[in-house]
Amino acid sequence: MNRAENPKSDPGNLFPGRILRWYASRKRDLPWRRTKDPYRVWISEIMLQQTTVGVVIPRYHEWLAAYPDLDSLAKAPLRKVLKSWEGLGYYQRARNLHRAAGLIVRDCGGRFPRDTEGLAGLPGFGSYTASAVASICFSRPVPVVEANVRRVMMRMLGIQGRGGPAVDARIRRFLEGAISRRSPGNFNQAMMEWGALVCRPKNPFCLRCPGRALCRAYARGEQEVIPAPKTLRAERLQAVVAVLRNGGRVLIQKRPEKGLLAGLWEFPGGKVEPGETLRTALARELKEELGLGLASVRPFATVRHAYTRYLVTLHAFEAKPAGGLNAVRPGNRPVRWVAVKSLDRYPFPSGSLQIVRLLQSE
DNA sequence: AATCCGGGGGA
DNA sequence: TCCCCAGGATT
Repeated sequence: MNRAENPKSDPGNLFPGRILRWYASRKRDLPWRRTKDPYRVWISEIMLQQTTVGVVIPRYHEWLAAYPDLDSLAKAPLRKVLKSWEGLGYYQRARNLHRAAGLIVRDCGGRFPRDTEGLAGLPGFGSYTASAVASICFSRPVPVVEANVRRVMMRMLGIQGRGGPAVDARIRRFLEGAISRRSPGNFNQAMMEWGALVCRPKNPFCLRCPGRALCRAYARGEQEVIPAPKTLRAERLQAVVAVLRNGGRVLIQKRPEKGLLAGLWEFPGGKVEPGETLRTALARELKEELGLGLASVRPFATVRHAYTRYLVTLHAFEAKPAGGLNAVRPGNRPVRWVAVKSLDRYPFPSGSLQIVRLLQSE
């Protein structure tokens, strides 16, 4: 084992001493760092999954205003919880928050489990979140491995490639020997802050890095190519949706409870197949979903938004069905006529939300 | 180990 | 336009 892989022989006392001191002087003042309340820390950890700090900060405050404690979250209806999550993506996170809150209230007397194993049994608590809450709130000496820590340690240890479960396990073993016993929560946050502020994905600040002297990637000039970039390209696709009006109301339908954007609401429509025009695609979707023939269409708006690996151009049309509105024959999915003003009560994916906003600004 | 699951912001 | 983000669950 080379020197950098053995935290016991760490000549400059980089782990944990220098990292903790670096953190104490350079850390950002983030709202969730002002508390050890497991409820608040938990909310922040879930929101921060695959979501940037700048996006989370306002949403964190709004969430705590709506659900100040575990009990208020557990008692809230799921639709309201999903509405509160609107725009954050990965909506399973909101469902798991709601479920876990109910479980903690019901099975744990409203107290969070205080160790990693107990926490890991709750929905939405994976290895990262369980260790984060256990270390930050309950001072358990368990390291976390997420995107920042993975990048920092792959560079420090000179591990090439994209990383994966095996690399994470190796990093975790290293950090189990390096973590501060006295302030494991601060140590974990220090590692993440190191990755966020200094050991950034692109243009890392190597010259001001506390670990430069021990960094194998820096020694080899490989800091820009570790970790290796993912090579997944976004696929473009076109979609059409119909705004069906009935007086002041419009028709929306609920997506299935599983899969993409589960349980959210949207306007009827769907993907444009190869060879179709927008109009023929809309006619086909309205026939499939609502049993409607299409009498006339008028362009309403075009918006773009990103799905997981799709970049969608969403064409909305104001549509009049053949046979009038009484001809609507819904399929399996719940359908509602909702006053434009009341669309605020329903959770929509971001693309559909843009259409909602345009309707409400008319 | 590979995929699915969103959306926003920065470069 | 492309890349990445305080991951979890499923297969």
